[in-house]
Amino acid sequence: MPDSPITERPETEREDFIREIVKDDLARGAVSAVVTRFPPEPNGYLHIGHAKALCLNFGIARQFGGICNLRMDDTNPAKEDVEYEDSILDDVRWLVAGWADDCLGLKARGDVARADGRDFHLAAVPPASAHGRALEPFRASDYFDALHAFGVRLIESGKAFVCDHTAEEVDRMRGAPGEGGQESHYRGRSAAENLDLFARMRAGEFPDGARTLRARIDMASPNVWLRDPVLYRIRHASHHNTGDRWCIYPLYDLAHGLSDYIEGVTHSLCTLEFVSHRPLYDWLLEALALPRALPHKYEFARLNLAHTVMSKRKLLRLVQEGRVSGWDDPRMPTIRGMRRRGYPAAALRDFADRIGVARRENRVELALLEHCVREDLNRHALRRMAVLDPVRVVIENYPEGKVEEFELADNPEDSAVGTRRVAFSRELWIERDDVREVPPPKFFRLSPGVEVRLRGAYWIRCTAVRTDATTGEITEVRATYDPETKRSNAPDGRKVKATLHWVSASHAIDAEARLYEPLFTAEDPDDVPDGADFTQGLNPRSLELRQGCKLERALVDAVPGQPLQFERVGYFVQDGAESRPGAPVFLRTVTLKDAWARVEKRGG
RNA sequence: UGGGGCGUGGCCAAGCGGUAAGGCACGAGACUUUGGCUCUCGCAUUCGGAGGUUCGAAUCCUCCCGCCCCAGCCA
Repeated sequence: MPDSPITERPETEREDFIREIVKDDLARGAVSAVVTRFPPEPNGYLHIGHAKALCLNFGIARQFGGICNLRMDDTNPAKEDVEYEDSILDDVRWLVAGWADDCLGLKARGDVARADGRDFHLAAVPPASAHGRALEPFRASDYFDALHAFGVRLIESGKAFVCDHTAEEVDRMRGAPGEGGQESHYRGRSAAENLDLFARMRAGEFPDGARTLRARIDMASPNVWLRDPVLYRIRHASHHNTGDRWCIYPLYDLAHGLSDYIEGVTHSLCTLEFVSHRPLYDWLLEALALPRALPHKYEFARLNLAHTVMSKRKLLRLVQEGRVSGWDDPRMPTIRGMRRRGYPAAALRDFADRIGVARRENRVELALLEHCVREDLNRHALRRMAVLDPVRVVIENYPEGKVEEFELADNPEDSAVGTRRVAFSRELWIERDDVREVPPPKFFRLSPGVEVRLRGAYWIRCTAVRTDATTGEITEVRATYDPETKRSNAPDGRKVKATLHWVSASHAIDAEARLYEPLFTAEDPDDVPDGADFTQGLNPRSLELRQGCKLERALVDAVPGQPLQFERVGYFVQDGAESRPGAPVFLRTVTLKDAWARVEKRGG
């Protein structure tokens, strides 16, 4: 269509500065196949901030036909645990399922970095060529032999030395930003002496903290990470993967860059707080004069989400102090919490895509996340009727004992999904919120004299509202129905301004609903007055329990995890963890947008 | 006061010297058997500030201001 007046712009892939770099590296042949990695430390559960990093790394692998290795960054035996490894792998699989399964880089169970002459290498096993072998995540601890060999090599070339200073001395001698550091008294040791000492460190001759292996770089560097950083420390501790094989463990800077190298990572993406480590990352790689192509590190801004905290330390505190029920509490920003609450993986990916990737500090509004969740759920959730705060309505002219069944669509967005049958009778439950004895302006719902539609059934007109004499609370609504309006409009052309959801009283099932609000009242829970604790910003109303909710019969067949929309109320999931036979529990994933609530708010 | 990073609408975010994309939020309207969904329209004469270069600057230069990160044998 060259003569078309409008030139259709080709669908452009999302662009960010990192993808620009990758694209450029590919174009000029600097790399032939992209390898990224997602390297959580197994000392906590994944959260939405990890999801951003995961989507970036897997998204790039996917977009450029590469692979993204899942790697446990487990170099600190004191803090890590297998319990966390399992949950991380599970969450990663969940996030990637149906999207980037083929890009998930795992290794054959038991494999460690392979020595190849002086080089060490370990590549992902493509799922297709696993040949029935079990696969597992990469682990920095599987490179301990390689890392140790690299340490030895640094000593041999005079680029590392064993230091006997205590932790306090090292701290003091490092100097403050602005003033240079002081060289270790042991900096001048011969390679032979260093080798001997390092071997004895490894052999367990010295207690924890007695000596360290340090890089010999520059104590006068304005970048404190170049002031002879510690590479290895002594820790007589059992590691969840390597057991008691080691009593010296590498530190992040040594382990991370070399793990990247071992796995053949091309683009190593991490968050901004590590930019000052990049010179060290590059220094270590270059100091080793390695035979293969070196990885390159790039940094992006971590995600901050309004009304929640993201640091593992703080999330752990919420769990330990019982402020939430656990890591999978539906109010938690953890992947497990969000999964339990019914957030679809696709929505999380969409969210990650929409927030973008940049180097600017950011704090994303909850509204965007919720928008992504609603957009996905609107297409996939089964429609059901549920009355959360029931009030009885008696249809005076509907025969006692009569029951009709109406067939309602499971999802009006997608007629292929199917239908279900809903019983209708003389006494129904409707939402307390949908009735007012004295209607405020713009209130279209039920009040004396007003006619409304009952979804998928008849029109009813309110004849009276009975209230409790003392509290004034509505106890019962009386109404009449018009048989002519069965599943249709009124033949005489009357209009109705509202449609209400309802549940037949004699057919309803009882359930508990849990309604959630943000965990923290403040947008930035860390922004508390001097010295105060972030927990003081906790939202006392973050969880609301509703017992005695009335649900339509079809919900007895609800499957935990299946997305539901309680019409006019919100999206819900049945909770697999706490539902009991005959006593189901439903969690509110997210509310529906509510135009009336906005009108009400503005008016009052 | 050392080094590094960053400042584009309420929140994200494009923009890479040619005259401010897009999304969310918000507002107005249409449609509607969910006050949902969908659709339409509106929403930065201006890019932290001040100078300068240029025919032309958010983009280049200079100075200034503000915010964030770094002194773990954590990651």
